[in-house]
Amino acid sequence: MTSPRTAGTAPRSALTRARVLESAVDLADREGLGALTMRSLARELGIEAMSLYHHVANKEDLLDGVVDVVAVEIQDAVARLEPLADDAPRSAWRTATRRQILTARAVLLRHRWASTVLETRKTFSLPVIRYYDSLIGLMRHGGFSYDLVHHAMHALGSRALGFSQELFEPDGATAGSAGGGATEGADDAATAMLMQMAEQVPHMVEMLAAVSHEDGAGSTLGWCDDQSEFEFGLDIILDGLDRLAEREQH
Amino acid sequence: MTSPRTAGTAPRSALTRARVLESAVDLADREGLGALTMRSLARELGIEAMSLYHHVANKEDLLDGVVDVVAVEIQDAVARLEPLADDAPRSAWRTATRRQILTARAVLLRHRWASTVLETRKTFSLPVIRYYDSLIGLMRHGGFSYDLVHHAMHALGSRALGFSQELFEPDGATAGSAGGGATEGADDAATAMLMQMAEQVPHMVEMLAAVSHEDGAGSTLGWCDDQSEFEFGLDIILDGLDRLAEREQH
DNA sequence: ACCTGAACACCGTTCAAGT
DNA sequence: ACCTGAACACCGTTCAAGT
Repeated sequence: MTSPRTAGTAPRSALTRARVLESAVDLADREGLGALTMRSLARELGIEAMSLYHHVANKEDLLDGVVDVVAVEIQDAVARLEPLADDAPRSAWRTATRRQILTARAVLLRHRWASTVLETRKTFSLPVIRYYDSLIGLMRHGGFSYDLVHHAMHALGSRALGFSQELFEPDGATAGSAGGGATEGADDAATAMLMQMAEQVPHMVEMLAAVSHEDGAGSTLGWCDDQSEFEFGLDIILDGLDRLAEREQH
Repeated sequence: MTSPRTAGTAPRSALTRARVLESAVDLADREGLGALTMRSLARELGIEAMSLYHHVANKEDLLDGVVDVVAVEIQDAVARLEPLADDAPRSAWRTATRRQILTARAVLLRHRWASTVLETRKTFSLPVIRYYDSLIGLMRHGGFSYDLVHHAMHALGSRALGFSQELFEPDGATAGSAGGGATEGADDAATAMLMQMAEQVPHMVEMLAAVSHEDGAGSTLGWCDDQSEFEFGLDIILDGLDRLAEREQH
């Protein structure tokens, strides 16, 4: 004689903070960060918007929590890596660090909105700090002084977490799809603009010609933040740091 | 018998796109990016919000324009630098590049909101492209192949424009100041948190202790994106690039 | 205790109307 | 042509009320 909902033992869907955050991550994965509003998240969960405030303090807190979910995912992936043996040579810090960062990157590539949210957090998050802590540990293995570690973190910046700050990445779809068609045909306006101002920015035009020549088909105009470019920048920094660590050893 | 307003020759304040953008930059400088809304900007100019739409297509266009204003300011500052002589040695590219980037940084430090807006632009802007073009020119002087230039731009990322992606920068005031005082005393909660979890993140705690020990008074907990840290990261990358360019020369 | 509906103070933007 | 006021479709959030 219980209601159909409570027929089983579990109340079927006791709303918890964890469930709210999980659902928020899903929503952002599917429809982008712009689609993650208190109202749309509530609709997703089949409840009223105001009910969310029982599990998160406000939207800022929701975003904090959602970053934590991703950070935990990163930490889980990193924990699955083979740990650096205590008797490994000093130089092993470099490959281990490289691997950890690329592991974090792989997770962030599954949640493309996450880096944006990560940037705007102004408070420390335990899962993120633990990620950094393991990075610091690897550098200590590499013989880094704490001072050099500190500089290294600044030098890496967001690269420490697996993403780089790309100006002008070509992504496309962002906001709502409705709206009028007033400014249509602006797609390759950039290309046309570049051509017409060849004499204003000669080096840029030649570089783009040379680069797109070289790697043929897949190359779009503009900056292409693919894996190899990320690794190129990462390796330059790791090499530089390794040299400095070596110098610290006398 | 003209109205008092049109007594002189000039109509006193014909609203133009330039004036709108200028005022938007001022507003963002004074009160932050969050305070830059169509409505507040209109109030600033003493007009109605809807009148703005005669000079900018929409808010996105306003932000595009506001970035252009800053980019032009950067280009002006860069143009005032002593140009690289044609017969300067190959290695001169490095100091010239360094100087240009630090010049751009100085401008961005006067408009701290600008980097955030810059990141979110998805369309090329002529003033920004011209800035990049001059950077490319310097690298070409350094003997870079266009391919290496392309990699270099990726490696520099936002550093090319003078800012670095700092996770967790300590800034403070962001949103509105009113509101209730529910969660007071959360200021140094981060410090307390770090202390209590010393065994969870041992390297982090030790690093912070070592670093704050060293530079005494001015150091706040966390990451301190000051000028020297920026230059540290920049120099590592420039050194790495120079080595690669040297190698390309055989 | 958890959830709700109505309401408030904001957004960006459309539209028909003024001069 | 330029500017306006009212209105629309959204936000995040407060508050008093339901169970």
